[in-house]
Order: sequence, then C-alpha cells, then structure tokens
Amino acid sequence: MSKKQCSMTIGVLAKAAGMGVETIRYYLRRGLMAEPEKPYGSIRHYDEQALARLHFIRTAQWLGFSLDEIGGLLTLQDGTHCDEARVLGEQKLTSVRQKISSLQRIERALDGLVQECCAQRGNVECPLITSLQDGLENTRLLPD
Amino acid sequence: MSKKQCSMTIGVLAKAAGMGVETIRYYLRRGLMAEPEKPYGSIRHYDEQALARLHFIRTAQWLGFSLDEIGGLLTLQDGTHCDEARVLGEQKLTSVRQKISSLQRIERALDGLVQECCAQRGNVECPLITSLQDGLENTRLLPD
DNA sequence: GTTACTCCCGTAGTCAGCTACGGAATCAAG
DNA sequence: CTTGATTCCGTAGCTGACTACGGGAGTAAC
Repeated sequence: MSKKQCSMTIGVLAKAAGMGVETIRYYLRRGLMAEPEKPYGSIRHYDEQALARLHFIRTAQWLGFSLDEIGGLLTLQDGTHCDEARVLGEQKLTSVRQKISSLQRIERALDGLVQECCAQRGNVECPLITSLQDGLENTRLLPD
Repeated sequence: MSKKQCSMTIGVLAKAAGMGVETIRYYLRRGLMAEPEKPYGSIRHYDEQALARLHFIRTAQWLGFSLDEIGGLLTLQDGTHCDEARVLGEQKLTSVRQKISSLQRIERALDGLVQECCAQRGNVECPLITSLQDGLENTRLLPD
C-alpha cells in the first residue's frame, strides 16, 4: 500500500491528501510542516512522512483542535510527553461535551417550536416567530 | 415590567440588550433593524420593539441561524408564513442533529484516546499522538 | 524547441460577525 | 456657556483557515 521511497511534488501530495496545494503551502508557512529538502533545483519533494503529517492535521482538526493547538500537539510528537498530550485531549473532550449539551438544549428548543408550528397550522400567529420575539422564555431553554 | 412609551438612545438600548453599540449599528447597516425615526436633531431613538428585535436576533443566533437566515425569518414576521417558518426550523433542526451526532463521534474518539493515554502511562509511545498520526483507523470513527 | 503544465514566492482577498477609530455634531448637567 | 459624555458616519481592522492571483522559473512530453 505505502511505497517506501515515495517522492512527491506538492501537487501530487495535495491529491494524495485530498486537499489543495495552497492549503499545504499555508501549513508550511504556519510552521506545521517542516520545509522539505529540494533535491533538484528549487522544487520541493515530499515523502510519506509529510503525508502522515497532513493526516495528523486533518484528524486533529476533525477532533476540534485549532491549527495553533495542533502545532502544540506536534511538539509532543516524540512520544515522551504522553501526560501533556492527555491533558490537551481531556480539555478538548470537556469542550466537546459542553458543545454537545448546548446543542442538545438547542435541539429541544427548536423541536418544541417546530411541533407547535405543526399543531397550530392555520393559525394567524406563528408560534415559532412569536417565541423568538418573546425570547423563548416559556421554553426554559434560554441561552447561557 | 415593560414601559409603553420607552424611548432610548443607542447606548441605553445596547445596555438593555446586553450588547455593544457598534453591534446594533452593524445590524442597522445589515438591514436587520428598521431605521428608527430621529425625533430630535439627528439622534436616533429606539423603543421596546427595537429591543424585542434584538432579543429575536440573539435567540435565533443561539439556535444556530446566521444573520442572513435571521433576515429571512424576519420577513415572515407578520405571522402569515407559519409554514415557511416551520420549514426553516425543521432544516435547522436537521443540521443541529447532524452536528450533535458528529460531535458525539468525536467525543467517543477523544474519550478512547484519553483512556488509552491513562492506561499506558509510562510507555514511551503516546497512543493519542500515534493515533493521530495513523489517522484514527483503529477507532472506526473516522471523519466524514 | 515549443508548448503546456506545474512549481515558486509574496501578497491580497474571502467569509461572518463583529470591533475599533477618528473627527464632527449634539445633548445634558452644572 | 462650558465641559464631558454620547451619538453620528464612514471606513478599516480583527479572527481563523483558507483561497486566489500574478509573474517568473522549472520540467515533461512531443
């Protein structure tokens, strides 16, 4: 599956990682990727490690880490900072759980509004709109 | 609770709504609030309706509507477009539910990684970091 | 050797939703 | 009538993560 002596230009790497060339160049500028050597002329060549790094970034992004935080994670990469990595993971987990419960409250509120709309069909007053105007007081699901 | 003949300057309104003056001026520019009359000189005066509008905006924002979408909701405000409002609510509800389930997958993935970190304490390899490098394949919770 | 593609680099633009700045006008209090 | 706060308006800046553009250089295929 993975070739050992794999040397890619930025365009090939971008295709392999499923992202744009400019994105990779942006990560280089941000310092998220090491500048690779330029074996021939002035054109950079990337290897499997570079591709792995892009996977790392994309996965961490999906987990909710910002590019700055990902930069932090990458400094822990030698494997000797497991505790620090765990702490970052726990913090992110906490914030993810907060987002979930917040969204669940939103879900309940929206669901209630839509139900009311369905029930009151034909009425002059739209309960969804009037609830927004009245600030959702009766739902007891107010914003934080 | 609510005074009938309430006339506020933008600063008072901002304080009442708990937001900044510049934010309200921004909403005016975006067309989310009607330009109020300027009874004396060139200074705008706002009433209870303006405050209600700000509540509307903030609540709808909390529910996940963008300012553009809120502009759309506001055109339905006369109460005769209950069906359209319900459709918008249902769409938003769907996207909120998608976000929730996506975040729940993230939660499971992160939780797994943190657990592994705790278990493997003292190990040279940090399982959180290596999982990110390997793309989370073993967790079967990959990004969409 | 010519054409067509890709690469390099730096800079600037995009999106949403604000937030800040500067200078003039106006208002309320003393 | 002065002082100081507030308002007006237009414009510009901010954040995060890209995305695009322009012009020059290198590279690959025919």
